[in-house]
Amino acid sequence: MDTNIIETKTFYDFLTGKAYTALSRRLQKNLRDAGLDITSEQWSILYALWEEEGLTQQELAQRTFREKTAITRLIDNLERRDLVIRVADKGDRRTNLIYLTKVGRQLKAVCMEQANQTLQEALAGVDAPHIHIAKDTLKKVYENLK
Amino acid sequence: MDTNIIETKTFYDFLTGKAYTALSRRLQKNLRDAGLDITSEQWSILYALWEEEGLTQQELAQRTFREKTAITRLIDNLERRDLVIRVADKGDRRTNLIYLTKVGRQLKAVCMEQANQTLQEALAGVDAPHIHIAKDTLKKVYENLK
DNA sequence: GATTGATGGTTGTATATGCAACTATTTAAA
DNA sequence: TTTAAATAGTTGCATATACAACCATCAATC
Repeated sequence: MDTNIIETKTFYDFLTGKAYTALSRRLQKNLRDAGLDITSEQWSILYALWEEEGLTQQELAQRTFREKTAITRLIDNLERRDLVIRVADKGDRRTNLIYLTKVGRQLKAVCMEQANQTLQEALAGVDAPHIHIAKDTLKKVYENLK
Repeated sequence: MDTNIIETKTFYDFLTGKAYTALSRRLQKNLRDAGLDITSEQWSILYALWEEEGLTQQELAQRTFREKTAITRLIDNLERRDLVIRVADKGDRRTNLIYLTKVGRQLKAVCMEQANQTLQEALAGVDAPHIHIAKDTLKKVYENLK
């Protein structure tokens, strides 16, 4: 337990979000440099929709680990940019099904290219086994806390 | 290069910030449960000041990897809560030196306890070598992108 | 079928962030 | 020493988040 505490002390930078902030900013910069006016948060919604369209806002909230209120306003902004549309569910009038627009679908290629580029830049010089372990650890952290 | 891309694909969740979001929310919840009305962002500023008082806002921006505009408003809010004070530097009238108030200093013990608790919860079930590698990888990511 | 509880979504308020433009002050150069 | 460039900090604007309160609709139960 004591060693565990000592071990985790060096993790305070993780707690301050420096790595994630750096990553998020770089993604947004790369998207901007590619001519796209899309935030990293908007990217995460689009990413979920490129995987599967017609999700409800609740499902988007779960998949992106955001509050439903955050989803409401992210969809507002994405709709304003004509990248997604809300479609009322005929079976359950409480829910909206979120679909990509044609433009939204077309963005996938460029955006994913920038996402991959960002990860390459972030992980430059880190060997594959370490990347694997870091990924698994982050996943475990998420599982522990979600 | 190709294998590297494939390897990094599994890292998209890192890009969406799920692990960090979970961690940040848990820290804030733990602080709240301990009776403290402090955001995780405010915690990161206080953490820097517990390490060293009298930093300028620029220095705080560098240490917490935030824009100076974000620091301005975080200090505004911390000052409103009487946790820190701005002191005009006599030598250079452009700069503010940020000091903790007595209350701000007293919060250190409880806050750090909650920070450690949060890390323990986050890293439960992860063995020390893996924690070490994950930490180093996150540090490398930050170094690559900062 | 009416009541009650659960679910999906929105809105108000406070906080946090990035970017651009701005002021004030200091430093460097001419 | 005057002018130009750099630095520290603030403000306006758009976006994102958490939380609480709210509305509408659906589902379960009586």
